[in-house]
Amino acid sequence: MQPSHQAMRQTGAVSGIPWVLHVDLDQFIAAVEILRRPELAGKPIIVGGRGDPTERAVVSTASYEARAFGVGSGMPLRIAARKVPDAIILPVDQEAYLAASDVVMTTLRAQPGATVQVLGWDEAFVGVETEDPDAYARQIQAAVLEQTQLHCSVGIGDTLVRAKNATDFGKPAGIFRLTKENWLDVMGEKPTKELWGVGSKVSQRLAKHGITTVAQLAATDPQALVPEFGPKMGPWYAQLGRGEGSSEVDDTPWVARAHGRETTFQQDLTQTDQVKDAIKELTARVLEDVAAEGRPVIGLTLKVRYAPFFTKTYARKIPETFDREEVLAQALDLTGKMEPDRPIRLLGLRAEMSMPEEARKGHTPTRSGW
DNA sequence: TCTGGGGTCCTAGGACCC
DNA sequence: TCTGGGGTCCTAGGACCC
Repeated sequence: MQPSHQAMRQTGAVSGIPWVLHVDLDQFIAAVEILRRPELAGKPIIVGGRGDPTERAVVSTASYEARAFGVGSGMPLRIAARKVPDAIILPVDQEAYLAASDVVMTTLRAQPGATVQVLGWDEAFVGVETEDPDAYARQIQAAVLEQTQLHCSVGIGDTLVRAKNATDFGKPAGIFRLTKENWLDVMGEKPTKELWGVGSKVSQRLAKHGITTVAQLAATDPQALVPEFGPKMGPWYAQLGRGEGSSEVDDTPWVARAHGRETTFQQDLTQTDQVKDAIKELTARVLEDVAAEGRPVIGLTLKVRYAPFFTKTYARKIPETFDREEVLAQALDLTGKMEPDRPIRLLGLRAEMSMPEEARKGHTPTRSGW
């Protein structure tokens, strides 16, 4: 159990107060592109897909100038291009972003007393014991800027969720603090969807019960949400409304549970042979990633998006195997469950890997550890 | 307006066992 | 003949995150 911050403050502990900082790079992908091409600074930049707005693809990141036109992550590239006629549209270059990300994370780990939990390319939690978290945050911003020329915002909190939510109020390039003391003042009137882990579906289901704001969720009896959301998620949403939960930043190395590959076809597939070829291709790519892990495959999931937008998954446990031909045979066999004579827009294949017992406690980048 | 690609975790329901 | 109660495993589907 982590120590209670509140208790430490009340007992007058003056040093070593644990804080959670959430570091988030500003318009990360667009910023990396601008570093390579400084003449793009100040222009509306949209990064997505192969940089061709006539293709099926979505926006990875838009610069602040493009966001002013209403463009955001996840938006179809075609729509984004229509909204911003003068946009500079660039292809996604994962390697460049990963390289920049590595420098950022190395910089964070080099901070004195820092425990770093990576959440994605462009964000991380930093746990630290300090009397002046604002000064520590400014130090992080200066170090990241010096090492990468990239700006970041920092949220400071007494729990992971409060730190995470605080960051938004600091953007861009600022610092904001959310604790038990000001959580409801700042967040209380916001819609529940603003919470990390509450999306549009859950916020709609909460609204059915008359819960639309964070304050209303915070005031809800956790048990009252069990019939709607189940024994685990129900109480957890109530806790989220109060901003409570874990304060522990966990730097245990992450161990992947599975690897998957997906492809969206520019033209829908209609022939069985096309499907079989696509499965072979996907299996080969998935197995490349799995081979790097050195663990056997124990399950397969085939994801099929039938045109226009109807998704089904077909899953199967398989006897532990390292054998590529065996995995391919199992994957092809799964296609037998697919619906015949429907055009296919997307195929995905995911291979689940066995978990070494000692790695099982390795944290996951998103949901666990709260 | 039309929806990528990489992940994780939770829940419901059925099968099966004692 | 009709059927408890607890448990585990598997599959399908849903939701969320970056």
